[in-house]
Amino acid sequence: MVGRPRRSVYVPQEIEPKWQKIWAERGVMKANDASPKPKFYDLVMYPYPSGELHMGHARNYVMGDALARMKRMQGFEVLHPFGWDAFGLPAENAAMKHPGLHPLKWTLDNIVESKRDLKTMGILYDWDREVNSCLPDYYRWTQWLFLLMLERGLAYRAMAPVNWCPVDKTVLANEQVINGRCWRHPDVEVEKRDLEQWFLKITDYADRLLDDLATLEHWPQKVRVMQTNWIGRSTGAEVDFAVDGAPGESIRIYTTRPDTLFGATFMVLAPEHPLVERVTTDRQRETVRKYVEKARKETEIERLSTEREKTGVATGGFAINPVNGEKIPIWVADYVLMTYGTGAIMAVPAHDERDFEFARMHDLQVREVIAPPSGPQKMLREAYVGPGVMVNSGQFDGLDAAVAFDRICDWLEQRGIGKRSVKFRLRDWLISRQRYWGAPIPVVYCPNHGIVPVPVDQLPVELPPEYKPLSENPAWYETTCPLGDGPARRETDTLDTFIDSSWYFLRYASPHDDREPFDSELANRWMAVDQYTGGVEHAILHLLYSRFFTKVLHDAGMVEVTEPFVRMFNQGMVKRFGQVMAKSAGNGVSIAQLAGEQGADAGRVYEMFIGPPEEDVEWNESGLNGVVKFLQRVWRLVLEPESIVAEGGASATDASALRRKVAQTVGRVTEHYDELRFNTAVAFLMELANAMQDYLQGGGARDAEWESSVRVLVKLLNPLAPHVCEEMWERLGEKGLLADASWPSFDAAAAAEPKITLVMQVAGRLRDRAEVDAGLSEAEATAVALGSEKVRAALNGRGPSKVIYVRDRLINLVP
RNA sequence: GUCGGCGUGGCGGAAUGGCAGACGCGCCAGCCUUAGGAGCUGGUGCCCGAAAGGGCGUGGAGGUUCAAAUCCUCUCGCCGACACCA
Repeated sequence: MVGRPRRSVYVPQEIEPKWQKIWAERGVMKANDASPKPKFYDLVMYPYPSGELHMGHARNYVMGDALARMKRMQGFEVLHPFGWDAFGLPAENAAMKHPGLHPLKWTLDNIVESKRDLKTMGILYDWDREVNSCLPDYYRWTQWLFLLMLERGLAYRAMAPVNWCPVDKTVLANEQVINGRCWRHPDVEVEKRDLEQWFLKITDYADRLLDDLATLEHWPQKVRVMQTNWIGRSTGAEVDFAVDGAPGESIRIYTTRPDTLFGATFMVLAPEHPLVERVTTDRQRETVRKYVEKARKETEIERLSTEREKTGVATGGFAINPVNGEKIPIWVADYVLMTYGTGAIMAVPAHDERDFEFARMHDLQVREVIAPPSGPQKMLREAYVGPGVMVNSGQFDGLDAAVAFDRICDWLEQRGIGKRSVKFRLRDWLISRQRYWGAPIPVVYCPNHGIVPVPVDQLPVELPPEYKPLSENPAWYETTCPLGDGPARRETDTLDTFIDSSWYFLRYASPHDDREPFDSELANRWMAVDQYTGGVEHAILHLLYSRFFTKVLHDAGMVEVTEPFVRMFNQGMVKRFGQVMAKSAGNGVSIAQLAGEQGADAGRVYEMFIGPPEEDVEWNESGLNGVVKFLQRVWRLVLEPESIVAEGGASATDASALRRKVAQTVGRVTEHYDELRFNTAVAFLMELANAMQDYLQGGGARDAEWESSVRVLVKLLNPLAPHVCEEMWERLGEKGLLADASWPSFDAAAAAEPKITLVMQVAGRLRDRAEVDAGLSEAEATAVALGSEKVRAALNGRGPSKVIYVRDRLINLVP
């Protein structure tokens, strides 16, 4: 095919800055609070401002942008905001490394760079709504929300053994400790320290946080399972065991298996349990004291290792099993945790793996009380935890264990020695951090009035300008009590940065409100977030905390929704040379360089085409070149169709076939964009471009229908490659921005195929195919199949005894 | 250890009960030529065959079904989460 001289060439470096400027000038992604259109809140997780961005960062932003652009074209009023999770340690680390560099300057400089790169990628946000969690006009309201928690009895101060990261020199929430190590330093073990700290009572909301997970049907199953396990609700009973020889003294235990009460052959207290001292006999005192001391010294890692053999010592004391009056020995062992349940257990070695192991090791009695369906066992080789029938259990013998569970609970409750109980693995959220670069906790300590909240009209409690620990800055922390004139001391701890991010999605509704954290009416207009996109690393921390905050704010009457995020999506990471793209790994593809070479549009389309959105993907240069070629081909089809000359040959020129292909592509691409399945959406667009090229090469006319097809192609590609599409739109002579054009509507009738390929099978094996009219009846299809020589040969004279016909797909003849 | 996900050509992947390998990369052959990292045409899972055609094929083994990459059971491998929570 001879190409005519090309009048125009696709030069992304020229058109991309041009359109970025125009979109900004015309405020394309500005959300109108008063719009009558249906709203669509499209949110990506606001990031820590790390400076220059690379294509590893870009993936979820492109997804969010593509969805926002399509939703706008579909007639939604789209809220697509952005902001910065700007408090945190990297800024302090940078400041420590470069004396004189203030965390604020470092942060603001990084924001400038990140923002520039986002714009280079053609990603549009309503920048008028930008939030920055480290600025006083934002953290003022973070502090206000802390005071709300305090007022509602959800914030409290307590002495507790807390997780201390020796590198960051601050405490950590339970959620920030992974395998006994700091979430930011996988090789640094967390230490236990006893400190007085602020907590939020997230456990008050444990039931609702768990129950409402069931309503989040558009969340990844994986995240829901992780949150369910993290909350960890269990149902059982608390039972009091009297201490032998100590009238009035009793040990309260928690068990999820009250049905095994008759099988309790010993008890175990956590080393920190307050009754350890009192039940220990003089003979055992020294042994127990040494054991408890050793347990205290051990790190979390050592204590929590399941590999380790179970250690423990006898106290010499005995307890009375309330169901049968038996005397059972009391042990101390560190496999029982003081922080869960009551810090004490009844041990039922026959039906609990851990108790079984411990009993084996210390030669303790094992008594079977649940017989498996196969009948009572002679010798237990391992704990039996399955269902069964009660044995050795007095009046409960013969009952199904599941029934006995309830009977025994009733029995305990009637006698006042026990009660049903629900426990959670979830602990309260420790929010104090011993850092500078965070929102100061807005309370003062007054010798006369104790803990005094800073009055809301005195917020924000601003950070002092000097970068040094708040606890070493008396000029800052020395203040006067708001309730009197006496001297008082400010709290010098700051709030966990996860507090900042637990409400930012509400701030976007009214980001400049200076009377309250957010305007309830506007928040109700925009909430809930219709699509929330971000990394799976926040599956527990950020998402659980945000759900908690939303419920508290709902209870306070500030917002209607009880769940913040309707649909959640976790995008996969971008790798290169086998490693996740990261500044530290030095394998990032620079956005500036990409835009200067292949163009931002090519980068956007490629990153969507590269693989399934939820999977990790490997960046690959030749794949990127394939996308560049695709964009050039579209350019030529749209703007230079006369350069594609008919060759005759095999290609079909059927205009109705092209019409159907266009209609089908509208349907498929729209659906796949909606489901964020961008990789397949790109494939469909490529198919359409191929079909359009075949049409021209086959001598198809460039008539009105062709012109309309071209415009559909440009519209469908626009969310992914907005610059080049906008340019083509203009060169096609269209008025107005493509960004504001309407999305093509799906015409099912136009997409319907009049002819289909009927697949003919004999006994489930493919034997022949035929082009037939769509909508054949079973009888007609059977006739077609029996008319096939190949089918008849396969049947070999055995008439079909059974016919399975799937309309417009296949017919299967079974001999 | 428990729970969850994944396993498909040379490569990225598509198909969620109905033609396995869409789309792209790569590769092979050819065309054109302004000689390019350009464009165009055709081919490209494996095996037998000159071809027509046939057989095999979605980590492995079994099962359900007229029909299985897809559902079920077992198993191997990789990845992720949780990990003494009574």
